[in-house]
Amino acid sequence: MARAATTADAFNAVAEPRRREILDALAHGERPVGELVDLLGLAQPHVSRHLRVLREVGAVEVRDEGRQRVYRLNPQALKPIHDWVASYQHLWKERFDLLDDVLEDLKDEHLKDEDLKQEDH
Amino acid sequence: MARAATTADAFNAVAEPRRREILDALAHGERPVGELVDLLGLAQPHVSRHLRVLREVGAVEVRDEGRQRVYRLNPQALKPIHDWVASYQHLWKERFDLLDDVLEDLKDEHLKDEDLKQEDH
DNA sequence: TCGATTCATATCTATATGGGTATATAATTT
DNA sequence: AAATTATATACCCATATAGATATGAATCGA
Repeated sequence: MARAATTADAFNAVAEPRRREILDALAHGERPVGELVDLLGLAQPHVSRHLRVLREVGAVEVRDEGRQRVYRLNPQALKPIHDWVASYQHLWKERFDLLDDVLEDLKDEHLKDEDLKQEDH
Repeated sequence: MARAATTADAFNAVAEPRRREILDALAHGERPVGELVDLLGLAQPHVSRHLRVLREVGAVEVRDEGRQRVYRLNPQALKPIHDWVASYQHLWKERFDLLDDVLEDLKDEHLKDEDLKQEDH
């Protein structure tokens, strides 16, 4: 048997760095394919294929807008990855560092929310 | 170009479900190959190959003990994955749920630590 | 209506995979 | 030393990839 399909689940889809770049780009807001092509510096067919993989695992969704296809992130699809790796987090953190980091995370979340409030789209 | 090697980074190594099972098994303590073979129900050569991939990305380490090779987890190798998905966490969580989950996580960590204290190896 | 723009799909190629099986290597026991 | 145990590696195979390129489909502007 060969390797599992990239569309098998989010783990496989996200193993490709280019697809993580796409998700990172969409984290700041939805974008049409052309913008992603410019951002990644990849050929348009490649971006479309990566988007297809991400769509099949539910990591992105599309919307037709004229002749453009506007992609947006669906972050829930990444939750299984987070849940799995989070169970290891305590193993690389000391007990007391953990509390510190949690508090720092909370602060970060707070700052991110502030950013979002100031964002235009 | 073909898909990136499974040994390219932790993302690719961990995309294979069997290798996640191995890591999950090692999370409870180090184990010789034979035990992993029994646990996974895979042929021994396959387990050895999966372990090789995990070793090449630094996710596990080995120790010789007589004619056995005892593998142990190196959780730090998973940190890049955690760091990446964690930046998306706030996108699928509501503000107030977040605090709840963090507190629950802390409780879970506490329970896990209790378990570890009672473990023999 | 025709050309231009935006995106998706089809086809080709080289490559690495995971499973199966056989064998090599190393340590232990008899 | 020979047999046994524990693990790693070598080889074969079918498959799916990512990139390259060409083309198809849909929408818009003139």
